[in-house]
Order: sequence, then structure tokens, then C-alpha cells
Amino acid sequence: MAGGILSGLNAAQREAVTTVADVVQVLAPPGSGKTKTLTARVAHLIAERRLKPWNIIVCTFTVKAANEMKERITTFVGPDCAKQLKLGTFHSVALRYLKQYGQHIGLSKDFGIADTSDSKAIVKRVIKQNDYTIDAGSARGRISTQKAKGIDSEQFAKTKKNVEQQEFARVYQEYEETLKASNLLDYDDLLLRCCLLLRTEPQCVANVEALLIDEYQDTNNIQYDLMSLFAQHRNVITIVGDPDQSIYGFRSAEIKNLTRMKQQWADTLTINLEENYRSSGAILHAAQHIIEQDESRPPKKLQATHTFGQRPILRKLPTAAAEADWLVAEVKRTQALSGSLLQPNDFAVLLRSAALSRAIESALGREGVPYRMIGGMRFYDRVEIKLLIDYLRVVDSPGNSEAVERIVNMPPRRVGEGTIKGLHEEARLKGVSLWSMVLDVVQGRCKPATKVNNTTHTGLAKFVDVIMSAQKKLASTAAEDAPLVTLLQHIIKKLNYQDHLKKKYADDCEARWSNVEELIAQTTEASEPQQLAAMLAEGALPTIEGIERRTESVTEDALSLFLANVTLSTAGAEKAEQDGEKIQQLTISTIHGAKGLEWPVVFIPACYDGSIPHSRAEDNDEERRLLYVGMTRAQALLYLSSPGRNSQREEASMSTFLAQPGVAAYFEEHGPSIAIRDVQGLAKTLGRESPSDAVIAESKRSLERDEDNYWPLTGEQPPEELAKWDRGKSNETAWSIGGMRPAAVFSTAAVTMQQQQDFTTASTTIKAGFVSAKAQYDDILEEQRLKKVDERAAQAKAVADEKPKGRKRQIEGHGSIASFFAKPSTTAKKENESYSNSIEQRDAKRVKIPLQELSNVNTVASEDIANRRLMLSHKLPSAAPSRQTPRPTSHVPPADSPYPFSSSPPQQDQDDGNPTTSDTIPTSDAGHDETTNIAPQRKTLGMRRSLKGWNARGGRH
DNA sequence: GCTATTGCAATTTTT
DNA sequence: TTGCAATAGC
Repeated sequence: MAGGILSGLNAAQREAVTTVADVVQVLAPPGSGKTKTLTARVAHLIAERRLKPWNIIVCTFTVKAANEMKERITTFVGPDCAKQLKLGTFHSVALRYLKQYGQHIGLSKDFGIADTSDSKAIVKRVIKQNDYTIDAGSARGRISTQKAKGIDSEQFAKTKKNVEQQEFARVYQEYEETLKASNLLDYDDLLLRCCLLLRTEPQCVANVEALLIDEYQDTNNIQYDLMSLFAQHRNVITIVGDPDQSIYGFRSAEIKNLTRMKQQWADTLTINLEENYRSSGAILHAAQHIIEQDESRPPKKLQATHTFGQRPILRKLPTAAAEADWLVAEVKRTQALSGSLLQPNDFAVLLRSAALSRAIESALGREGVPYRMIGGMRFYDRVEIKLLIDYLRVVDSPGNSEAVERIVNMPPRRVGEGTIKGLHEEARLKGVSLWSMVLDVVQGRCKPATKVNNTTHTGLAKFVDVIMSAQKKLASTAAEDAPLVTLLQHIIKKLNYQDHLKKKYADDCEARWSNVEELIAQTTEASEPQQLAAMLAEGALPTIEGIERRTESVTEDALSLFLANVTLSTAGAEKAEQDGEKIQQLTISTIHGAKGLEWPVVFIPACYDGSIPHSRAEDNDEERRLLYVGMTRAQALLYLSSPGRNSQREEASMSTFLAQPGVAAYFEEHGPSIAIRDVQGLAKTLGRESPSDAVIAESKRSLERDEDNYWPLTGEQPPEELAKWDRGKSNETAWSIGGMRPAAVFSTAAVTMQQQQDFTTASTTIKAGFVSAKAQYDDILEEQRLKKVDERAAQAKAVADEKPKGRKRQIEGHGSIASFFAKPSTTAKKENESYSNSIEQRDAKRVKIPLQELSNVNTVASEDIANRRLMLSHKLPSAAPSRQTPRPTSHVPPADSPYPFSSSPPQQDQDDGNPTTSDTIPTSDAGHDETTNIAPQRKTLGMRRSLKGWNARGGRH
């Protein structure tokens, strides 16, 4: 077994794995096999040193890291053994101790965890109640900072200095009181209380033989304390980390903890890993150059093991939309030029902040590149899910007044804000929970000072009934009978939840309902006897003599553990992740979320001042490290880029980190040409087989542009786009249509499964959106027209079949319609796709015009389209506002599409070697055929009308 | 007093 | 582009 554990490790790694030193620091720069080393050490401790897995604690910082660690350890020691390890995020390990031994520090067993929205609500209420003037957001942050320093509210109050700080001290104190009253712990409390517990009852960790910590550079002081306490009996600690990758300073991470550790344990052995196995030499050089701008940082060696490869690319684009278009074009180009050596899974787009994904998502959607988003909105944070979770939380512990407040009038029960606020305040003064207050009112035991009229009283009674009946249900369901789902189903039924969703979210209730179904599926899974047992067992810590632990009542513990896990889990997306593995998808992530991961090709867009370094960041060195972390995720190709304007359309300049003199030498100005020998180099770096020359040549043919030469290197608009800008200014409506975000593009990994469904129903949904008979009739007419147009276009196509390549044209009527919803700036091509259908004569004649010229022709045409739209909007009186809402239907894929987002699957036409595309079909100036005129115009007007309908929506009716 | 509508502001990173 | 606050209406 030892051979297995050590195989593939270099000398330094072996030393780290097998050393007999008790306290070990492994300094592991990016790509040096950090996780590999840590997992191997765990395996070594178990296999060679004969430590019991249940006496080993492994802490990570993120759920993802924990999962990955678990997976990798499993391959070493097998699932049974791996399961017994105490492995998880700091928070989840702390939670286990508190659930089991919390009574020793006076913690009641059924405490809940206050998530971000709970904390936020509490702080807000406290501030409002007292007419304080502090900003709620910053107060929350400060509370967390104080807690991470280990300063509790009373200590802080004692040191209060100025008025502002006194006010904050009060907020802090009241916040703590409220948490206590609701029987909640916030994230920081989990760590703090665990420290308290382990100080008061050191016996709880008497069994711990070894402690291992991943990403140690991100520990804050509380976590440092926790580390010392976990290890207090044997002092066997292994940490891995890299100061250069410290990017959680905002969470009070202390890089100093590395030296602090050496001071506390004088015999600490430090091992440096210096070989990078991940990235090409060119990428490492560039990344290294960036990180070395920080002069306070101790120099460090990092040895490339791969060939030099392709230099990273640093590119300036005019706008975020252009940047996104360029990015997607590069994805497609590199994919094709590599002969599909690179697949969508191999690409990642890493962002400073999740909100930057908009432009990227819409460009990807438009071009049919499937993607998934990690980070961003969490599954359990979606309103329709959160509400149900809140119901479960109240059933589990009604003392959680925050949750009660959120759900008491949801769905609407005619219990208004005033009533709730009044009752809540009254409850607080009385020192009871909101729930017991409500209960007393409903059952007539208490006459509240707050006025409660009859309808409101009935509403409250309904609410009480839901909760109480659910509690009964839970109590009466045996552990074997899937208590969690049963309970959830009961609540859903009692609430008429599906109807509620229909009413509240008329336009996308299917999507929301399918999220609910996903939640049901998750609870069903968690309800299975083995799962239930596993959940309880996983939480269980070894029995230690002399320490009393709490006993369990299975069903209630299951619920409370389930809820705790929900709160601590990042996504609840395990399932979607599995699916993600099967489906080829590009990844979009924040840089923070990408830590520890790697991809063959990485894009880091939006590298402008204000984004990286972020305008709100207080520590620019940390921002630089963030960029370094992002860059070092790349194995073979790395693209950095910046738009000339930020999201607010203000001018944006290239990140200072990249604008330094000398930096440019490490970068190319444009994407690589990727000759065949480059593909071989790529294959080598990635450890894959290189595709044959023939395959490469073949896939190259599908490209309309095989060099990154559309966007000027200066960061200006290409002449084609400029022409549009000049003339298109007044065409605002069309732009805003284009900016619309498709409903089917979700930010949550967990929802990907449902995207498929959304799309398969998309064509019918379009119809459903047309409410008025007139509109529907128009639509039918429209479709017929388009069909006719398409038929003619198809004929033209037959004539012109030696056209250069590419994307399969869309013949379906709705496909053409869809292209009109797309963004004009970037989709001039697509507009032409449908529009040009009408100009078949020119089509046939111009097919042989070289690419460059073709795109110019296209531009002229789209300009004219824009102008004609404009004219029409003046001439034609708007028709009666249709009730039709502008369903974002832009990416309706063909029904047979293998990709959820594909509107143009990268398939070749089978019947001829020269598949046609409409992309490059040249179009002429204004249409001269009546049919052709009407088709695009009416669509445009339709959109205008519906936009009006959108704005005025609700005005009538 | 509750609901709906309209108008307004805001928008880092994670447990 | 979404989420919250104030306002008018029921």
C-alpha cells in the first residue's frame, strides 16, 4: 500500500507525506500537488502509522474543497475508511462538536444556524428599531470582524470610544441578544462556541491523534485557536498553504498565522514544494512576474515542469459585450483549431465578482456554448426554495423568529407588515418568541397591544395550523417512512404551493416549480434509511469516556441536521455537478470559487481598475494575489482581457497590475494561431493524445475566421461595429431588447438540470405568451411568412452551395424570430441570418467574396435594417398594446439539440463537405421585396409593442 | 390595515 | 437589471 501512496510523488512531496515530525508546514505554490500531498499524508497516517480514521480531523475552507478531499482520500483508503474521517469545512466540523457536546456550554440541542439573510434581517431590524444611523451592511461586516478577532459584544462595549462606536456596540449587543432569543448561531458563532466548548471540556477532543488543514493561509484567528484546541492533546498537525494565495483577508484571514504557528510549536518542520505540474512555462512566468510586483513578499522558487508553450494573451476590447463576444469566439476558435482536443469542459471563465457574468452568459447563450456557473446564486437561496426551507426551520425550531417573520404572510394571508412588526416587538419586550406570541393570540390566551383584526386573525390561525399540523406529521412519521419528504410534501400541500407559485410568478412558474421538485428529490434522497443513518453517523463523534453526549431522537435530529447541512452547504448542487461531469460545459466561476481548481484554458475578463483591484478592496496586495490565483488556474492557455468601459459605461483602464511597465513582455497581444505543432504541444501539456492532422484540418474548416483578428488590438471598435454605433444611436429600443437576459439562463449549478426542460418547452412557451387572440393570429401569419421566406432562402442556398462554412442555418420560423431578440451589436450577423433570407438573389452571387469583405457587407445591411426600423417606428402608429410579454426566447435551440443552450450545434451538414451558413451570407441594402420587408419589420414592431406592454403592464387589468 | 404599483437605488469575495 | 421603499387605493 505504501508504494501506492507514494507513487508519483517527488522527493519533497514524499518527505511531507512520510515525515515523522509532529508539526509540519507544507508550503505549496499553485500546481505543486498540494492536495495530492495532503491526501497522501492522510492515507499514510492511516496505513503506516495505524491511526484510526475517526481520530483524524481534516479541515478545509470551502465545501468544494472538502468534497474533493474526501473523494481523493477515498481512492487511497476506500470509502468505508474515508467516511470515518472527521473531514469537512471548519464550520461543519465545529457544528458536529456543538451538536454533540453543546450542552456543556449551555447550548440547547436544537439550535439553528443563522444564514446571511437572517443576520442581515436582524441587524436591519435592530438599527431601525432604535433609529440608528449606521449602515446595516457595514455593521454586519464589523460584527463578523469583531467575532473573528474573538472580541464579544461586551468586550467591545467596554472599549467603546466615540459616539459612532457606541452605537455600533449597541447594535452588536442587540444582535447577539436576538440570536440568543431565536436560538440561533451565526457562522462565526459556530467557530467561537466550538472554541469555548473545547476550552471548557478539552476531553471532547481527547481522541484526536492528528489534525490536517488545507489552505492554511486563509485561517483567521478563531480558526487558529480552533486548530490549537483540536490538536491540544497530541499536537500532531499538518498544514498546507501558500501565502501567495491568501485571498480571504476580508474574512479576517491572517497570513501571520504561519509564523505564529512556528512560534507556538518550535519544532515545526517546513517543507517547500517548488515544482509546478500544472501550467505551461509561459503562464508561470507571467503569473510569477505579477506576484513579484509585491515587494514585501519573500522571494520564492517555482519551477516549471512543462514546456514553455503559448504565451498568455492580454487583450483590450471596447466594451464588455465585445469582450464577451471575443471570448466566445476564442473558445470556438481554439476548440476548432485544436481539432477538438479542447472540449467545453476544458474552458473556464474566472471573474472577480459574480455579477460580471451577465455579458459572458448572454454571449455564450447566443452562440450555443453550454456552461455552468459556480458561485453566484445558491440553490437554497432561490426564493421559492428558501421559503420552504424556512417553513422546515420553523417546524424544527419555532423559536426562530426571523424565519417566522419571513413566512407568516407567505403565501399572503392578509397578515401585514404592521401586525408582524408589532407582534414581534411585543414578543421581544415580553421576552418570548414571535411564534409563541402568535400562538397565544390565535388561541385567545393573549390580547396583544397590536391591533389584530378579524381577517388578520384568521390569517394567523391558518399559519399556526400549517406549522402545528406539520409538527404533528413529523412526530408521527417513523424514521423508516421518509420523514423529511413526508414533511415537505405535507407543507407544500397545505400551502397550495404550486398554485401560489403560479399566481406569484406567472411567467416562470414552471422553472420555479421544477426547482421545488428538485428540493423534493433532495429530501427524498436524504430520507432514505441508509442516507439518514449516514447523516446521523457522520455527525457522530467517537464516544469518549467521561464525556456526556446527547442522545438522539432520529427523526427530529434528521430534520435539524438536514437543515444545518443546507445552511452550510454552498450549493446543494452535488447532483448537478454529476450531470455537469457528463455534459460538456464551460465553467464560469468567481476567482474565489476557482481556488484549488484547474483548467486547460482560462479566461479572466474584466481586468480593469475597479474590478481587479476592486474599488472597494482595502488591500491591493490581496487583489494582486487574487489575480495570481486566477492566472495559475490555467494549464495551457490563459487569456486576460479588459473592456474599455466598465458596467456603468464609465471609462475603465487596464488593471494596474497589468499596466506596469514590463508586464507586456510576458503576454501576446492576440490569441494564438495554433498551428498543428502547437496542438501537439498543447496535447503534451495536458497529457492527452494529439488529434491527427486530418481531424484538425477538418474542424478548422468549420471556422469562419481562424485568427483572432476581428477586434483591433488597440481596443477600439472594428470599423464594422463603429458604423453601427454611429447610425444606431437612436435605435435604443432594439438595444435594450438585446440586453434582456434570457429567462432560461440560470446562475445556479443546481438548476442546470432544469434548463433542459425549459428549453424543450420553449417553443410552446412562446405561443403561450401570446395572450390576445389578435396577437396569436398575427403570430401565425408571421410564422407563415417566415416559412415562405425560408423556403426561398433554402432554394437560394441550394444554388449557392459552395459557400464557406460553418454554422448550420436555422430554418425553423421561431429560430429566425429568436435571432431578433438577440443583441444587435454582436448579432448583426444573426439578424442577417433571417433578414438575408429575403435577399436570395444577392446571396447566390456573393458567395465567393472573401471573408473580410463579407462582414463589411453584413454591416451595411444591418445598418439599413436599423434605419428601417427607425423609420417604421415613426410611420406606423403603435398598435394596441398587446398583453404579450417579451418572453426571452432568444436561444431556442432546435429540438434535437444535444446542448441545452445550443441554437446552433457544432455539427456539420452531412450531405456535403461544404456546409452552408447564413452567417456570412451577404445581404444587400434595403429589401426590395414586400415579403422580405414585412417579415423583419413586424417582428421589430412586435417587440416594441410588447415592451410597451411590459412597461405599462398592470396599468390596465 | 393590507395590497399593488410605481419609483428609486444599488451592484466583492465565502461559511 | 433586481430589490426595496414610499404611496395610493381597497
